[in-house]
Amino acid sequence: MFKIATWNVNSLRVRLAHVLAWLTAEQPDVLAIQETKLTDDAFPIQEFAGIGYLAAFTGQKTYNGVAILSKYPGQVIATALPAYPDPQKRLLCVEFNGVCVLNLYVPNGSEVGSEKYRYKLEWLSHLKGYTDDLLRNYPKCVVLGDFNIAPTDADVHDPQEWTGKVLCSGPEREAFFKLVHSGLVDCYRLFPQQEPAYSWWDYRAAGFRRNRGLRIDHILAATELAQHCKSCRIDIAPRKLERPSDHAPVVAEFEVWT
DNA sequence: ATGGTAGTTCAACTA
Repeated sequence: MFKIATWNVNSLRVRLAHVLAWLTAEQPDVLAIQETKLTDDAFPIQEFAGIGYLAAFTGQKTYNGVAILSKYPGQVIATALPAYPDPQKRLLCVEFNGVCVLNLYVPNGSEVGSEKYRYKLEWLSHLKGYTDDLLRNYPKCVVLGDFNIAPTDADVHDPQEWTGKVLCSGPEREAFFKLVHSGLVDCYRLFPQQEPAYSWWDYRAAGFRRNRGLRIDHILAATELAQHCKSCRIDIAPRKLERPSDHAPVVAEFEVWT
C-alpha cells in the first residue's frame, strides 16, 4: 500500500509537535504540507529524521512555503511553475520511483475581483499548462494540496451563503475542473462519504464547533493511478487538538501494482 | 453588512 496525505499546517513552527505526532501515528509514505512559513535554513530536518522521515522543502519568511515529507528519498522536479516566475513559494514537485507528487498551495484569492483574485486565476491557468506537461511525462501523478477551491456545493456547509464568494466562485471552480478534466480524478469523490466532510474551518466565529467548513484540500490522481485508489478520507482528529491548524489532513491509499 | 481568530511580526498584512 502507498499512503499519501496533504495538510495545510498554518505555520510549521507552531504545528511541529502535531505533525510529528500525526506522522508517527498514521505512518504515511508521503505527507505534503503547506504554509510552513519557514525559510529553508530554519526547516526542522532533524526532528523529522528522528521519526524516520526525509524532507524536501521550499519556503520563505512569514507566508506560504511547502514541503514534502517521505519515508524514502525522492528527486525534486520543480519548486515553481516553470513558465511563471513567482517569488511566492507555493509549489513543490518530487518524484518517487516513477510516482510524481505535486504539492500545491494555491493562492487564496482574498476577494472576488481583487488583485489577489486575478493572481489566483492566472496562477491556476499556468498550473494547468504545467500539469498537462507533467501528466505526459509521468502517468503516475498525484496532484495534492490546499487548492483554496470548494469544487461543488456539496463541499460547502452553506452553499447559499458562499455563492459567488472567493473559494466558491464560478471562475475558480471552472479552473479546478479544467485542471481535473485533463486527466485527473478527485480521489475523495471515488468513494461514498458518510456525511459532508470538510477540510477547513475558519478560526473565527467558532467555525469548527459549528461545522461551518469547506472542502478545499484535495488529492487528485492521474486517471490510471486513481483506479488503484483504495480509500480517501479527511482526518478531523488533529483539528480538535489544542492550538490546531485551521485545516485537517486528507489521506489517500493506493494499492501498489507493477 | 460586519465581525469574529490565528500567525507573523510588532502595525499591518494574510488567511
